[in-house]
Amino acid sequence: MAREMIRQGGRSARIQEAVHRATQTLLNDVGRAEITVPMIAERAGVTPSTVYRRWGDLPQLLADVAADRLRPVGEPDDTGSLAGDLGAFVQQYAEEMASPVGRSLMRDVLAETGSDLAAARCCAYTTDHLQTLLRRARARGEAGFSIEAAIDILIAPICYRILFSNGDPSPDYVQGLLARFTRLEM
Amino acid sequence: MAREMIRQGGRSARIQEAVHRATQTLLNDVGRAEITVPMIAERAGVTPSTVYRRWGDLPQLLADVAADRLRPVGEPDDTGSLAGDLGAFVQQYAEEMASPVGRSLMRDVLAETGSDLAAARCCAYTTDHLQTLLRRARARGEAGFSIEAAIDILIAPICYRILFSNGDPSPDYVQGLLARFTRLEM
DNA sequence: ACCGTTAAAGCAAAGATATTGCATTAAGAC
DNA sequence: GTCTTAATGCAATATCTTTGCTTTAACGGT
Repeated sequence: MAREMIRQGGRSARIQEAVHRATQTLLNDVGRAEITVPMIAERAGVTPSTVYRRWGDLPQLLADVAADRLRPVGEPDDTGSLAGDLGAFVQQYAEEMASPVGRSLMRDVLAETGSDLAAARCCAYTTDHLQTLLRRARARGEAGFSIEAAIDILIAPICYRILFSNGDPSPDYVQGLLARFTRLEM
Repeated sequence: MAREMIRQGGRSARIQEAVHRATQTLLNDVGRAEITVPMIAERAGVTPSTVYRRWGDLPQLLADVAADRLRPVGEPDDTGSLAGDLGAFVQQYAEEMASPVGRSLMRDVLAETGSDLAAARCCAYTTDHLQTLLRRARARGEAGFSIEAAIDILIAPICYRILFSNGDPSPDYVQGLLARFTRLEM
């Protein structure tokens, strides 16, 4: 066996799981600002050096965990029409991202400095969801839409407002985005 | 004198200046990943505890410095027409933000955890610039535009792509955004 | 099922960073 | 000028991070 290889099963996976769980628990219990690597390591039952070697530092670990938590649990709701699906999905997206937890996850994901690119993972989740909606619409015989345009017109403004201007995107505001998207693309 | 008051002149300002300068120098010299508070303190000629007390921690200091650096140096170029002004401004904005330095500054600004809200400052700079363009357009007798819409349609997608999908917004892509904005708002 | 190889984890010491109480300095008000 | 006190300096302490070495346990081959 000449090449390096990455072990995946067994202990390695158990430890990753334990560290992720410990991090999430602590995020709830003590709050993000107070968390430290030794804390997480202790609760996960590993030594700090293991965490440092696998994740590098706290921000990278938080980014990894946050990206995981932003992974959607299931498919977006099926409301029977593309307009309904999009509205439901985008409103829920806005609500989740604007919540304190959502904001925190977003910031953690973006703080990533390494090359793992937690942010890209999150972006992919969103694209996947939109693709699901598009597939459904086509199956129903409805007209499609451009996923790129949906990200530009619907998703990006929501994220920008949450991240930069620190306000909540109100349901009305999101409704306005949806109206604009409909006007442009459908 | 009963109330607390914040000192602004003299030594306090000198130290803030020195720390900011030291941070920027080090960002250029050794790179963001290697910077530490003691390093900055030494180069600024202050003790680390001063930095910790004033800024809290490294991320907050970096956010403060980054927000400062994102402050525009002057007014946006005047090309003689609103379409030209907007095009020039947005293209330049995209280019600056997509550069390695721009990305880094953006991330630092967003990492802010405290209540100073460096991100909001940056957002305000952008709004100010757009307001300048709007004022000029009106002075010329041109039709105006909605600043909110400009942020949603032009600025937000650029930021989203830089932050999340890690690609450069190409000039063509930005041109597309501008075309969409024109179609919608003008 | 056992053995050899080696990636990954544990351990512990050394190094670096962060925090804090107390002394000192210098802005601002009078 | 003098008083008050916010802000800094200093230094000891606590905490976190890094690193060399040892030990454990996946994985492949037999």
